[in-house]
Amino acid sequence: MNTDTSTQFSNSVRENGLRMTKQRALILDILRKSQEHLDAEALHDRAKKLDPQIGLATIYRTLALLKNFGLVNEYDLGEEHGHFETTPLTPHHHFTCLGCKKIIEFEIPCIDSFIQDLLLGDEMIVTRAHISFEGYCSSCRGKLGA
Amino acid sequence: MNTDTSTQFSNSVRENGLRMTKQRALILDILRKSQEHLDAEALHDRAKKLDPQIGLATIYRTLALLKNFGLVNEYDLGEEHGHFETTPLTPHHHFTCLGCKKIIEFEIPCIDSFIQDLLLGDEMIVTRAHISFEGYCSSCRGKLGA
DNA sequence: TTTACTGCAAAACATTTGCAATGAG
DNA sequence: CTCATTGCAAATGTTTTGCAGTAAA
Repeated sequence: MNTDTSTQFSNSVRENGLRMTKQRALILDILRKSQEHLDAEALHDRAKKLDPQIGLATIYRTLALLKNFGLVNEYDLGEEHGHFETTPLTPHHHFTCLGCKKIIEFEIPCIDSFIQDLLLGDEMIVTRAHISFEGYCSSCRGKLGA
Repeated sequence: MNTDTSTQFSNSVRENGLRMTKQRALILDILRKSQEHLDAEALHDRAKKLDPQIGLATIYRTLALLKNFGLVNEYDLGEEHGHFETTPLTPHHHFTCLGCKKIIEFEIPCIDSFIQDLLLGDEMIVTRAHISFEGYCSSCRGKLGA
């Protein structure tokens, strides 16, 4: 089990002739420890607390790298800009409440076979599914009077 | 049936104390006649052929208006910026081929009840579902050797 | 030592906004 | 006439890039 994301990253990085820097380690660490869906700016703010010199460009460059290695995923939540989280062990999708902006994660059982069935007949390969919902959570729904 | 989108739009616009301008008519007309998924820039290019003075800001403002009226939909296709199409009679979703960039539309039968089932137990209201796929179409898949 | 990586500032984009002029009703 | 709408240009907000200096390996 013990899939240490940092070690995994260090190895991947070195195998590709890249370098493990303190900035990269820091960014991955923040992402791993956070349960939230951070955007680049929020990540930068947190990173600056531990390394005041770190630049926003480094955040973006590292995020792109982590995405390529499949260690983080970027989500389009609602209409906004990109949010990131480390690749979850159990894939899930996101529901954004338009009232309180809370993000609720949920699993879609058998999503892969569902997608397979959909495209049966068409001979495409699906490498990625973007699935997210917007609406109102139970408490905001109450406030709207439903 | 004959749901003339332009007439429908004219009426909606006037009912709300807004005005029907030649720019708005032109933009909706281009969108209706196009089977593609245009972005604001592409729409602007086409509009300029018929009205060289039309500004990009007008495209954005009109697109926002049409979205509010539910006459056009905006899609996040892959990682890129917004693409638009007039609201289809039969709802569908999009598959973007990473090889040739072609967009393939397909229906998901019973999508609403599928979403209902997913959230059963959680008491949320889903007002919008973002669902799109990326991958390789049958011909690009061939080129990759699969 | 080598050269990948960083910080910074500037550039690149997509989209929005302020404002005086225009035109639909 | 009124004031919603437009075109333009400037402003915004996010992400990318060029480059000289820094630091992993």
